[in-house]
Amino acid sequence: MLKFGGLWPRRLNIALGELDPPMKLTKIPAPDFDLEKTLDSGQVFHWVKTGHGFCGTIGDRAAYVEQRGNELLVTRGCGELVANYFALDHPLANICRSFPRDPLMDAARRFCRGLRIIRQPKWECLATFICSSMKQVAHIRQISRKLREHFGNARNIDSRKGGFAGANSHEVFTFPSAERLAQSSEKELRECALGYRAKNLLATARLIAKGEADLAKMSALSDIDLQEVLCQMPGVGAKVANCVMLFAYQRLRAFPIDVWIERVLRQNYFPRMRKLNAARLRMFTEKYFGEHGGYAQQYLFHFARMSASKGKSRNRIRERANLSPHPA
DNA sequence: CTCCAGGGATGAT
DNA sequence: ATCATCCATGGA
Repeated sequence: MLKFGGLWPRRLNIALGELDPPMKLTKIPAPDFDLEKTLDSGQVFHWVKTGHGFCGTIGDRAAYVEQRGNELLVTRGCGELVANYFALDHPLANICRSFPRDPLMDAARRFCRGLRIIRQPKWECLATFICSSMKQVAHIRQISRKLREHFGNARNIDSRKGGFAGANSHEVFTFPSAERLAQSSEKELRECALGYRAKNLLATARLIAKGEADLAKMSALSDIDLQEVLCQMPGVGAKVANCVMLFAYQRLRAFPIDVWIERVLRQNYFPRMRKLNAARLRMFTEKYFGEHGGYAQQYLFHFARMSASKGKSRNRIRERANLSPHPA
């Protein structure tokens, strides 16, 4: 709409975010950070790729975030919120240095450079991971989207982009509160493709809504006690509890063990050792990966998942045949 | 310890 | 088009 008689340099247009009209964006420093990797590493499931960035919510706020080298362009007024959410204050170089030195960790560390553990809102994280049980990432995204659309609040992000006709103004939805979900029914929740998880999510939402569990107060608990309290909630077992501890309570030692992690650990640290139960594996991870075990786990998880999905069918079948631990 | 329900996307055929 | 595979929790 502004005319500069063709004197507006091309570079300036790019610097303004290639937006038409320009979206009001704030620039914040983000060294040692990879936005796309972080959002695609199985921590959060609601960010939507939009143009060169992503649209999503952080708690009650909606935001657009785009990476430009060592900086982020974010919705105006959301700088601090975004910096805190993406944990830009974590001393990533120190954290990576604290990982054990071995061929697997070295490869994962190289592959995941810039990946950070997000600081998630507690209820949103707990609820999402209750829904994640027995689901793959693509499916968890669907569930998250449906829950938000049915029970959350709409927010608009003005993200009209030049040359990006399909993506004009973007609507996103906040994650519904425990109180809101507590008022719903199992049937309504099942309509969001939750299956048998509906019952667990509803029961846990009611615990929170009635004040029988206080997620904020639980911050004061030790790792052991926090895990125990979380595991008392319906639908929360060791794996989900560790995800919540890591992603919502910043317990950077918490080491969620799912099938991907278990597979990669067994292959690399316990090749053809048939007698290794969950308890022994747990003892190993706590000792071996140390104070930032959760970060190490996230790097291993992302590395394993990406390497597996990149291989074409042939390779995967061969891999699986080689690894197959079935003792028949 | 073992076995198994549960459900929808995804990939193989 | 069908068929197999992926997966965490909780209860038998």
